[in-house]
Amino acid sequence: MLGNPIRDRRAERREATRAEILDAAWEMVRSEGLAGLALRDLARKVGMQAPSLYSYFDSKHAIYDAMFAQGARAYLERESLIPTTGDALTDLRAGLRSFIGFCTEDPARYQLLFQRTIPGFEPTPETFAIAVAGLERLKDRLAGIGVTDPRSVDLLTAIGTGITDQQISNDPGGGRWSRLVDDAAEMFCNHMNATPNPPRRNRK
Amino acid sequence: MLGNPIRDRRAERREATRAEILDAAWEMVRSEGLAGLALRDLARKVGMQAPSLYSYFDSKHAIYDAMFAQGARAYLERESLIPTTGDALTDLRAGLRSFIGFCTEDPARYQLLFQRTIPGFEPTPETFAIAVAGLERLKDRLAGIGVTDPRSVDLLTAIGTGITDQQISNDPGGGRWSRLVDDAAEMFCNHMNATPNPPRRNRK
DNA sequence: GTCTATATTTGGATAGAC
DNA sequence: GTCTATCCAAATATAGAC
Repeated sequence: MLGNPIRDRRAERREATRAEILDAAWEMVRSEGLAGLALRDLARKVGMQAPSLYSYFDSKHAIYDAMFAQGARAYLERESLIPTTGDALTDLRAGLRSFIGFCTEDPARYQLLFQRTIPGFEPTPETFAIAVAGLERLKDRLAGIGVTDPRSVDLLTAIGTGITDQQISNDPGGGRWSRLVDDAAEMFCNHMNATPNPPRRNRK
Repeated sequence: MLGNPIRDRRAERREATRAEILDAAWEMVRSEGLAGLALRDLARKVGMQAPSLYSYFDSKHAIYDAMFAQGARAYLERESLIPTTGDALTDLRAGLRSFIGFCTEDPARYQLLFQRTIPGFEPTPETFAIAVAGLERLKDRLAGIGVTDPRSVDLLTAIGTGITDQQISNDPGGGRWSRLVDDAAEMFCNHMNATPNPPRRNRK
């Protein structure tokens, strides 16, 4: 396989420029906050005038959408890199650690993917599907460890986002909450073992 | 005590108008989102033109600040209403329930108080002190139950905000996560009992 | 204290020449 | 595809009359 004899160089260049714009946009939201993304400044950053951006994206929301897709793909990839051993505690730890690491290493991305903070923005269905696939994979992984009760899944996601949230908003760049990851995994694991799968009512 | 013989009716009226403005502002942020507060609309809502607001507040941030103060006072009050029995599990449940209820019953207030989402806004020191007092009271209450290890306190706040966050952003108005409150309290309580106070290193 | 009028800024988006 | 020029809208804030 030698590649197509005729490459669409124009499309390639266009794609490269789109990527460059998105990279610059990520830089901006990381330093200015998600809402602080201004097309003028973004254009300047890649050596253009603002209207030129419209050759590459239909609107500002289209840029957010493309960023969302990149973020969701990154999550999907990260999720599939999590090692599994079959031991519940070990795997829970690894999973939580991965999730919290992914979120705290780029708070702007976390905000874009997991919180609803941009006024009129919602990802397109195609883009959102990527995120759904990521959560699906998470659920599968949990099921492999024996976490099948939806309530337990919900509790675990709450723990993950809770640590993440506190870390980001009260100790940005630090590790005060991230460090609790192993404790949290252990706590959740014990809880799981104490309350077997089909959730019983009236347990005291 | 018959009250001051000379009341400052002018100051009273002014204070009443300020309160009216703040009430209207709360209504707006609840329906439009925190960032959606527009002075024009706010003024209309209380039967004024926008510039007239400046007779009552120096700036938009001053309005946010006053709202923050109200929210923090409400939290403080709520915190002191939490019944304590001395039984750790019972009291943890009540506390978590109260916190999550407080947050989910008014997501805009939660966003204002506990997340940093308004671009340039930070509460003034005097206002922030109210919030600090609330958290101080929370810490005292936990200490009364035996939760003194700072890591445990952090873990517990993470659980509380995690449930809150998931509830607000993924099931607004519902109870999918709020309902996990008792489970969470039990889980945390067991964890606490399993790991006595001075946190041991190298526990497996 | 409230109004009208206006300044100022900012940002997204479009038209049309080149 | 990129630019200049421009439009339009929204929003905070100020000046000054009444």
